Amino acid sequence: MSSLTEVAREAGVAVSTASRVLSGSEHPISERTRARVLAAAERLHYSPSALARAMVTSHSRLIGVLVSDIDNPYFSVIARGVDDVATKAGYVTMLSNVDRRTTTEINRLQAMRDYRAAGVVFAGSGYVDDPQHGALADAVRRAREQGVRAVTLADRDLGCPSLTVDNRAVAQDITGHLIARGHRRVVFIEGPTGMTVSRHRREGFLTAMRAAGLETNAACHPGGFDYDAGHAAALRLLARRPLPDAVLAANDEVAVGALRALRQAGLDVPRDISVAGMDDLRIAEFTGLTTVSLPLYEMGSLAARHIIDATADTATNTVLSHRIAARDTVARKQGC
Amino acid sequence: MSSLTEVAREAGVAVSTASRVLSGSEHPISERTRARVLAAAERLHYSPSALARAMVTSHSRLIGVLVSDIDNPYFSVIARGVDDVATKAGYVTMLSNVDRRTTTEINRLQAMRDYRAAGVVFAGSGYVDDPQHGALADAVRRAREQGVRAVTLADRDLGCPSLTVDNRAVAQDITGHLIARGHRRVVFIEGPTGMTVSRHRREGFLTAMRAAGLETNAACHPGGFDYDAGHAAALRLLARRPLPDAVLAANDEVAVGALRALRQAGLDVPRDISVAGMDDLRIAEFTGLTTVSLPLYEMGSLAARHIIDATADTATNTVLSHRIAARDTVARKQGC
DNA sequence: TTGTAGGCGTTATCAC
DNA sequence: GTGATAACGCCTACAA
Repeated sequence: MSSLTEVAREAGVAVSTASRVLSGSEHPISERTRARVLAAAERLHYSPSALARAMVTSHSRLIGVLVSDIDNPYFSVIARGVDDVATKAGYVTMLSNVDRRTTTEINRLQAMRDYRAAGVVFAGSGYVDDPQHGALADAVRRAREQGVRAVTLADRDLGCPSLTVDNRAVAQDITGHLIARGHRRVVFIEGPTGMTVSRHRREGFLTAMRAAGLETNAACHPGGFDYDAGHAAALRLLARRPLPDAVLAANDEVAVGALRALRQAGLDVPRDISVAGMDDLRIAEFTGLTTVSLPLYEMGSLAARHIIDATADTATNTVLSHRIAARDTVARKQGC
Repeated sequence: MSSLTEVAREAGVAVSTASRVLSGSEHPISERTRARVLAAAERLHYSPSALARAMVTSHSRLIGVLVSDIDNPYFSVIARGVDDVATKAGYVTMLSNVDRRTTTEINRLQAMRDYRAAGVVFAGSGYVDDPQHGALADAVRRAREQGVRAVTLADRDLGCPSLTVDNRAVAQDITGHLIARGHRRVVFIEGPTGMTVSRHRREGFLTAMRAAGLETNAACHPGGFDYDAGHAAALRLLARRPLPDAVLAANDEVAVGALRALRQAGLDVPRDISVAGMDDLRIAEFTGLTTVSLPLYEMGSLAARHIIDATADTATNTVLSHRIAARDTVARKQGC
């Protein structure tokens, strides 16, 4: 309620003076006036309007993050990474769920641009041949022209810096891990159709299989990114003989769904069959799932840092490294 | 970059006219002028400054949510609930993690107040005898005096409306569920010491036990709210004989930790021992955990709705209902 | 139906 | 050291 003007009046000084002490300016101020202003502000429960401040300085200290669904642990770690550095730097995080819809993504980006966000982090993956991709890229370009920095955490060609992992390599490495442990009939439960990340992980899987001279016919099975998809896919797998040696799932949640279906069917994982995932979310730890650890928290925090430390905003593409997290769901076959 | 002024100039009209068409005002405007303004705005990639708009209308359309940790599924569902109604109403969600620190909570509330948030949702629980409680309550009072609506989703006496579940009843009901199924030696793995919610759940557990005339000496065991706490507590339980009939954990994650420790020790859950949790997060579904379902999403969405539909802001305390989610980790003993 | 002008709460630029 | 004052971008009487 109370503005700088009132604080100034209460302290018996000019607004400019009050502003100087309250905004922590370098300008020299006598100790006496400073104390007086501080006291007045305290007395009036003064809360500086970040809105007004943002307008005049053209620095909103707002940072946006666009996630598919914050209730998905993959994204909540990223959001946590963003918010930690944002808060430390005196920024506030704006969050929006876009449910993997590009048009929603455009709308929310627009909303954040209206608030003059210092930058926006695109956490989600894109789609192959997305008809809306051009519109999004345009929106990003315009936002950037206006001073909104953008960072994407997935391979999606938005014309802005990216901070990603190499999902092909991720899948290839974990597949190699399986193969190195003697598994030959390895099947892959794919991610949602059309998503770039699904495509990449599938390619990585196939590359590793072929490199090992393994059969890939009928090795890929439709799935999704959630528990039910993994459960259902495993059930379908169970209906056919021979059973594969190992199941690689498109992500951890799918792997856990498959794991449960397999175990409910009376199989011993990993003795009878091995299971692996990708992402390394907490659920993987809980279940002892062998998976690939991704630097999700770092992706979030680095993205925020890029936005805040307004260094060169050239469209650099940084690829972060991953590592296998070997746990209990993958067996080592005899002689391997 | 381009302001209303420029759009007006480009369209050859006055700013007020441009404002009227662009802000969707009721004011009558000729179709011709409207089209012209719209075209100009489009051409200039105009993005209305939500900051300026907020200043003059004193409606920021910003809604804040304070969570302990967004990477904790309990809070991410709540945040999802808040954001869904916020977005639908044309608001933007601000998020802050406070790591259960009251002073941080005060700081973040302050930050949101600086941005003139329409309201702030306090998602986390408080502490018993928290020395900072008074300071927080004061901060909330001042924020409210300034027009920031506040809603708490836990029992914490902040002088603002609350939207809670009855955690005593939650624990009492699930304990009753265990007892009704013939379990007599039931132990409770407590939540973090000092948290109000831990205290309430413990009380509910004890009430149910005593009501059934069951022994409660040494029935409560220190724990926490995470997987490791549950795992460790179960290990300690395992070291003593006789083993309890059932283990009730302070929340789902603890239950899952205990579940795993028990199974790793070779016990069959629920044949040898039963396990139950509280919250009903997705992990409970995945593991088939018997637990208590809480309306977390609703708490978030209702809180947001309360803030947005600026109806009477009286400090009403609404208690939402919970229900037992019986799944696979609780056995029914002979004759029950 | 359109235009003019005042003000929202700050910071920044100049004087004093 | 301190104080006027002009922006920032927008909405909203009020006037025409």
